[in-house]
Amino acid sequence: MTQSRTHTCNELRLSDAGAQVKLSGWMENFREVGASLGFVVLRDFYGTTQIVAETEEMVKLFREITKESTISVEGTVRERSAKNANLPTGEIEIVPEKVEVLGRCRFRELPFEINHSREADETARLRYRYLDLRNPAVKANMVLRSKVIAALRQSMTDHGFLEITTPILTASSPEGARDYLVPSRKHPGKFYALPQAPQQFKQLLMTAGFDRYFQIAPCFRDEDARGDRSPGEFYQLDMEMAFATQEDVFAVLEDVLPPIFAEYGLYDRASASPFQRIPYLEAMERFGTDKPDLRIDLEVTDATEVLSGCGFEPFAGNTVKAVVISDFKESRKVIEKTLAEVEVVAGNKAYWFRVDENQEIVGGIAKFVTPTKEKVIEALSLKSGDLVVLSAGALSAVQKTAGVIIKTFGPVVPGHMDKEQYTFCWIVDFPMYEIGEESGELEFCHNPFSMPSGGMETLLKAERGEIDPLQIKADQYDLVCNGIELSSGAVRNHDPEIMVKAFEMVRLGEEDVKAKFPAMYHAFCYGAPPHAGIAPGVDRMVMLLAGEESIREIIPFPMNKNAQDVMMGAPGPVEDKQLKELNIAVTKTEEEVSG
RNA sequence: GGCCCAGUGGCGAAGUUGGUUAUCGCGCCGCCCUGUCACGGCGGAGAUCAGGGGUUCGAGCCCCCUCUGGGUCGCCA
Repeated sequence: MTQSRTHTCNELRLSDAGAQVKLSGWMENFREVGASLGFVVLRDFYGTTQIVAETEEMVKLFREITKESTISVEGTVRERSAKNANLPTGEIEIVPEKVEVLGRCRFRELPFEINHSREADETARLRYRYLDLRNPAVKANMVLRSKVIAALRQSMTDHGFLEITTPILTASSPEGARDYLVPSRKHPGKFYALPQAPQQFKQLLMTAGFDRYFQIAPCFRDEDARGDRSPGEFYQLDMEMAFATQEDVFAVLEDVLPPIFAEYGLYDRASASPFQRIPYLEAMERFGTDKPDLRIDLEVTDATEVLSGCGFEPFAGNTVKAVVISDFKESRKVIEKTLAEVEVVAGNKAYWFRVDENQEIVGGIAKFVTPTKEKVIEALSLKSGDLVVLSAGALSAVQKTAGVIIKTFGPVVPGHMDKEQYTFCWIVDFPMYEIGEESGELEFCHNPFSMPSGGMETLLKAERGEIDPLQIKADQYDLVCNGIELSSGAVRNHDPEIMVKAFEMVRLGEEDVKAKFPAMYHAFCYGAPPHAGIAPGVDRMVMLLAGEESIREIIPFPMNKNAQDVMMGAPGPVEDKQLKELNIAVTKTEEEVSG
């Protein structure tokens, strides 16, 4: 037989019994049952098939082959005398006639066991990622990722969007994250930058007359990693629409995402269109965060009036927020443990008391609350069985802590979280400006590309002192799913005059706009359409769908937390010759100098 | 950069108030086993207990420093 295989390892069934076949794959295991009986598990991308060795010679032959070598087996399909209902191919086995080793595994012991690689040391997994990926459970996430990306691409195309690629080598952008820079050989002292996002290109495409653009876009940001944030590079489903409003963008994603989440996700329920729209300030007030997990039914109640003067020292003169958790039946130990978690994550103390079956305030800070019991019960609408968790301090810190309380207690207390679903919401009406923490002056809150709500009129009112600049909203929105921020988007500011005015609010002007965004500013002077867009993170979506806690589980070749590829050795040293060509001074490390 | 957690044969873990030869499972090697499928049985090899310093009669365990990894805050228009 000259073919390398006639079937995959997940293909043969009882009906194939008697057929002459050739299979190729990795020798996963050899179970030796006697001097002349043994069973090989042959694995390929598709599944596994059992090979039976029933002569002394055959047993000896397989015994010599190291596990994880690739082999091909020619033989006859036969019905098993002992079937395995757990395997799709469990009714048959192959009686081999010819066995060939295709790629010998040179090691008797592997860095980890393939089928248990997820339990192994992560550095070892990343260093031997090609072995880690042999694990069907690891591989499954890559298959999922591929399917989700294909589905997104198909759906966007079906919605009339055109996929257009934009440059990877481009100019450094002055705002936002740290850029990855690439030196230029032909222009000494000058640098390309890898795009943090195709933001400006997609807006230029709108100006050029493309109506609906999208791209599975690689984005590069030199910022520190998180569990849900890969260092260095990630992918966005980047999209932009001409002559579009906020609602037009919402309508597209409300149509594209839920079916894909329901089909490919861990849970088969996903929010239907329209998603809840929650103004930013309301989200902060009700959920203590701008990325609420709507699967949790807990909300924040203000308790400043009834509790700031209760005599409990940390409350004195501070804002106090309460999260009331009804039907709380867990032990005090659970409260203390969960509270400790809250304090670690929020970096802020949290306090508690509960209402017992006799409507008495007990536990935690009860003795400070009891004197004004009736007032507190009324203000917080308390009833028997309620646990009240509190935070105190300055407004923003208190809100944040309350948000962490909701997120931490929600999954722990039975009955307050309907976990198995995807809940989407839009956070809208973000403030356009804020007072910078360092500067103490007015600054852009998010990005300067967004259209101020109400356009020029609003900015002029602020300029005339008729409204507080901090009250100005931007036509900007976040898409949140299960407490994870999937994306920011906005109706863009396509008007050069409004752009300049928006910059003047933060003490900048036309020259700054031109300097920072020369192409966009000039392009908009040639007739730009109003446009809006968004860019949901592909990696985060796949993470949600796979139910993974770490973003590295859904990236084929991830870097570690320190932005290193331990398999390829990146970043790595380069030849002096390369540096000279790039007009970069050759410097020696201390080690090289002293050594 | 701050804070928290972890590092013990190839892999995953245990290791008591500090006390003799560091324990268990997987894997590896050898022998046995004719229907296994997490095969089983018997035996064996394999460890500078991350590194350095200190306390002590004695350190895997206590203290200090360093390194590595993970989480988190900062950061991420």
